[in-house]
Amino acid sequence: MKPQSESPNYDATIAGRGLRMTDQRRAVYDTLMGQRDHPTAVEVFMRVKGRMPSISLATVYNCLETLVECGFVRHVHHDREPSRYCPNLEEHAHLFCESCGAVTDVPLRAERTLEDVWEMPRDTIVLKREVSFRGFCPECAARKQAEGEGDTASNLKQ
Amino acid sequence: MKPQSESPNYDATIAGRGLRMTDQRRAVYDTLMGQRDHPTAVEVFMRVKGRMPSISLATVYNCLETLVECGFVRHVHHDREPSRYCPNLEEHAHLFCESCGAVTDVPLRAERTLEDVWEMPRDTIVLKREVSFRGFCPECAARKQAEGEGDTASNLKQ
DNA sequence: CGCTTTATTTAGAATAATTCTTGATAAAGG
DNA sequence: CCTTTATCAAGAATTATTCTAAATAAAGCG
Repeated sequence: MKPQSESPNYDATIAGRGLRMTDQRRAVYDTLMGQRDHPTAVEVFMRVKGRMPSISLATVYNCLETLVECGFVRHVHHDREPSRYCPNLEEHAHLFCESCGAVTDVPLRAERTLEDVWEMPRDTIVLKREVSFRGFCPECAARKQAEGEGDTASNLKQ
Repeated sequence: MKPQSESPNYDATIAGRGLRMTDQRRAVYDTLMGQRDHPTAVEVFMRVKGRMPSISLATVYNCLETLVECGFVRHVHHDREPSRYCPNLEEHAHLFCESCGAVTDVPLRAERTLEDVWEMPRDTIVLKREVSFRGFCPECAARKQAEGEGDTASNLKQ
């Protein structure tokens, strides 16, 4: 019943760096894959403790750092809130809901690049991009709409 | 010689919130306008101390927060590095140079919106956007190019 | 198989940016 | 003036994260 690791070829990748896919790293990775809701390090810690009670928070931080360096998960930031972690490796942005706190993946449109919209100064070299939105997720936006029935729509965007 | 405040109509805006454009707030704002290089709070503190030696770091933090809330300056983030502050109110992204640490404004192309590139789930409400790039600013990219003469171009993007 | 090396884990201490607290100061409004 | 409310300043507190050091474990090798 308990599924084995969902990291098929990752052992080879990590070994290529002289590192090992330890039980702790696998547990952290599987935890991220099992509930892909962009948890913080502390949330990962609490979840992974369920299957590995002896793991420490420092180890969770270490494992997350290693997984990020190996490119297996993304480190996600919003303002100066605690970091979150995301195993979706497709290029995408994040929407942080002000109401429920959920983080939603926002896909890049097919065939589009950021350079279509942002005028990068010539000669610039871009290595990493991070796009984040703050607002209301579809569920909360709909709920607010319902609650505000009778009011003008304008106060939603206020 | 010493220029007066560069915040013409801001006194009215801030007063509308029951707040006051105090000497400290004006000094912090003028400091940001005087050297628009995205300083951290501590950098603002050191600069503003030149003209107002008695100001405290806590006050600089308070002033920056107020200026951000009033919409006079933008709070800029990158990963979990210390916050930076930007008085450019046009919609723009930021490029953080890995080599020299400079932060460069990247303008939005005319007539473009983020929705051209990101497929926002329907019903989403977006209140705030933040786009940040990490890489090399034009100067550092050029310098690296010169240094790496003879090598293939590929190691630049590596 | 033992031995050595190197990576990893862990607990707790340390760090650093930011926020909070409290008392003093000062401007505003009647 | 006098009261109210906003602001400032100094330092304490908070908090996410990183660092340290000792213990553990896996890998490589003779």
